[in-house]
Amino acid sequence: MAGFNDNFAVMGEWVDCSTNHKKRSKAELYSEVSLEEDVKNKDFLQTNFQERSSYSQGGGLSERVAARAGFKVPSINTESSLPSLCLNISSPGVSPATLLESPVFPSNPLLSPTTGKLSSLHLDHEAKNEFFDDISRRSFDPTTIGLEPDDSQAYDRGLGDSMASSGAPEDDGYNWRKYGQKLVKGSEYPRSYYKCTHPNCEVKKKVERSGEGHVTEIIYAKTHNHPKPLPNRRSGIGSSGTCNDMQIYGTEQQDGFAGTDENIEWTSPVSHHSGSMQVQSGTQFGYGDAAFFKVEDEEDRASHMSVSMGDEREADESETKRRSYYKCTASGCIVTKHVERASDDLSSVLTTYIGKHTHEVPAARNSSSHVSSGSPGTIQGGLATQTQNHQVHYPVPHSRSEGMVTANSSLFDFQTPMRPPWAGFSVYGGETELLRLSISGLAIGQERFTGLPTPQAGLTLQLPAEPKVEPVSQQELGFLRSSLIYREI
DNA sequence: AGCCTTTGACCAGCG
DNA sequence: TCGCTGGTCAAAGGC
Repeated sequence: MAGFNDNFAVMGEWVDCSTNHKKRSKAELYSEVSLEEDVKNKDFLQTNFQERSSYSQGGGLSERVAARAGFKVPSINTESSLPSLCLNISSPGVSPATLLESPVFPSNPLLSPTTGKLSSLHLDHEAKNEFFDDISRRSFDPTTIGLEPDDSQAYDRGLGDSMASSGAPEDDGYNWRKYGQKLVKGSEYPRSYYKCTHPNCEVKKKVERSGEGHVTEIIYAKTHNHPKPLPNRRSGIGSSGTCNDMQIYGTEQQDGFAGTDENIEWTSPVSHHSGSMQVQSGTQFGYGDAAFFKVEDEEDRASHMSVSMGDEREADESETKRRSYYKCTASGCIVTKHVERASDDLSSVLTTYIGKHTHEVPAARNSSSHVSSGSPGTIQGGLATQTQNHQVHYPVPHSRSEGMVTANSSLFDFQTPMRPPWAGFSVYGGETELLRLSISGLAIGQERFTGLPTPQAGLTLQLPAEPKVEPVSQQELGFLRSSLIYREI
């Protein structure tokens, strides 16, 4: 596979939003569990979060995680007999929490939760801890950001795996009391029933999990009529200290790397479908959208593969999407993007950038020219404050479930103004066709994370063409929080 | 003592 | 009506 003969990996460290070791361990666990790979090839890319040394003790992540978690750490591998490249995320260990904390769910620890302004990238450790502490206290209460009951559920589903190894209810910020367990037909493992322990709160949830204890499904009933309890009241492993619990306030910054002043204050109303959280920004994530012109609209009905939360389930979820293609207008620049939204909800937008700008960012434009409150950008996973989805998408033929793995470099955007125009990696298609790589179906609203019916379940990515990987420095990738490792078949 | 989980029994809906 | 199934209750025990 020319141009892609070698393995490549984009690895990163996870921004630690926790404030104590206990929380850290959990976050670390999930991050490591999901993304470890035996990168043996010369061409893998690796990036290290600047504080890596604070947490990483070296040694194989798999081993460490396995030792901690008590189960085998799955790896992202690309085994497939298909002639195309496949990314197979074997399911059990690829927890939703992992995914949520992956760049696919761009959280933005560098956004000030109070002002929405960007925080300096070069915070000292203490400052960062304080910052994350602050974030932690701003526990994510679906009701505070306009979540409807379904959204709340969706949110929680997204965190469903957080209890996987503890046996405790997933730490979604609320307190739950288990009141029943039953083996339901068609399920190999029992379903647990929980009630919210808050007085007069009638919220219940059903939790199903796999043999390893990974939550495979969480179904909520009703909605909380109270705020989330304070984190320190709770004895469990506190997810409230994770990035996931960030309340969504922030400022979106255009990806004009020169530090344009096109910041838009936004909050995060949440879409009413699939639990996808939307950031009401409407700004395009790119290089100043004036630099793009629409080249094509496309409407497709794609069946989205998603990631199994532990069980092998076939995704049959489909949706009609409308995708517009834009091309950078700069001379010689090949960057394209496409502004994707569900046909039934034009407010849900996923922007994907492909390519690397070869020119300086255009002069700052009047932000109002491309700020549309009615067209918020979607943050899949809903827990993130970032809105800059620099994503590289690889399409999967529509004849199959469309597995999309998003390599998201969103965190780079907060390195402005020092960030290069396209910090991160770029993946190009063959000679003519740009490839798209994304992870889809990872939104919090997913009741199930299912994958193609591969033996490993989980997520399989097919690359119909041969991408070319453009290496970037570790520094550039410094804030990429997860690792995606692709290995040639 | 209080809160939690466990677990068998009970109840309701449905075909 | 009966059987199946999912959901809930509540006693018992643990922490």
